[in-house]
Amino acid sequence: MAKPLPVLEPPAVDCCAPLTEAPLTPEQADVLARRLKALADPVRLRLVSILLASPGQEACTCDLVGPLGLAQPTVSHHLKKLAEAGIVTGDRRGVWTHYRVSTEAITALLAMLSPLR
Amino acid sequence: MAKPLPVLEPPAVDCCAPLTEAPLTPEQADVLARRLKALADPVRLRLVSILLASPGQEACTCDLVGPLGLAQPTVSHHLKKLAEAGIVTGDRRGVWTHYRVSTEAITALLAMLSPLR
DNA sequence: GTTCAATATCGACGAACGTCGATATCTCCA
DNA sequence: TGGAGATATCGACGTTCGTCGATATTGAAC
Repeated sequence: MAKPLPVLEPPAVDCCAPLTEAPLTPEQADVLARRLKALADPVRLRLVSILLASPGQEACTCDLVGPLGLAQPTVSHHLKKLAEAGIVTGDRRGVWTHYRVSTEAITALLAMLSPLR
Repeated sequence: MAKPLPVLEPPAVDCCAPLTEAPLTPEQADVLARRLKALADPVRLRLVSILLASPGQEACTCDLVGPLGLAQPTVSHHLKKLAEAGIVTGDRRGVWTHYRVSTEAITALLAMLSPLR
């Protein structure tokens, strides 16, 4: 658990600064890169899309292992990465941990990226 | 030069499929992840933002080395990564190579990502 | 042709990453 | 209390990545 990255809330980056006029500071670039890295993996992208396509837009770890074709610890590892970046949230209900996508986080990420367009 | 990634054009991914209903295929996830990885680096994010903030929204390698504080081969390396992903284009004018951001590529990337929101 | 400046490639190094098996933790239920 | 199933953590392995110095390539100008 190296990098807790403020969960969810629009990140510490001044996300709406006129990116086309002033370059990102190294610190802003670090925060943005950390969030992008969390999503820039084929397995984690599939995880997010599977979650969104699941009934109620949520699923437990056990439901994700099969479709991905990976070992259970590997899936837990990826879910942890996504959770650290605030992209998914997991809550334990009995034996199962139900994960769902934080659409706010995705929206915030898109908002940070769109000035680059 | 391992992965030429079709330059620019909206990638081979069916980018507008209802991502919330059908999960990404492993192949779609690979293409999307490769593009995101190109951008998911603090140095490359700063490169893109510096280019956009430059006069005429373009700059040569020599103008980028100083602001980044990295060695020239390192900057060339990152520019190559961005170019392979179609995020920037470079054209040689005499001794200088002028790089500029492909706003189409950024737009395409955002379009692929927005269904996750 | 030779020289010089801008850029790209190469080779090496340490750090970070994705994956897995083994194991620990947690929760329910008998 | 104890057992079983779901999940998380740990330790190790090979791979990829970011960085740099050294070197090669390119193009302009003399």
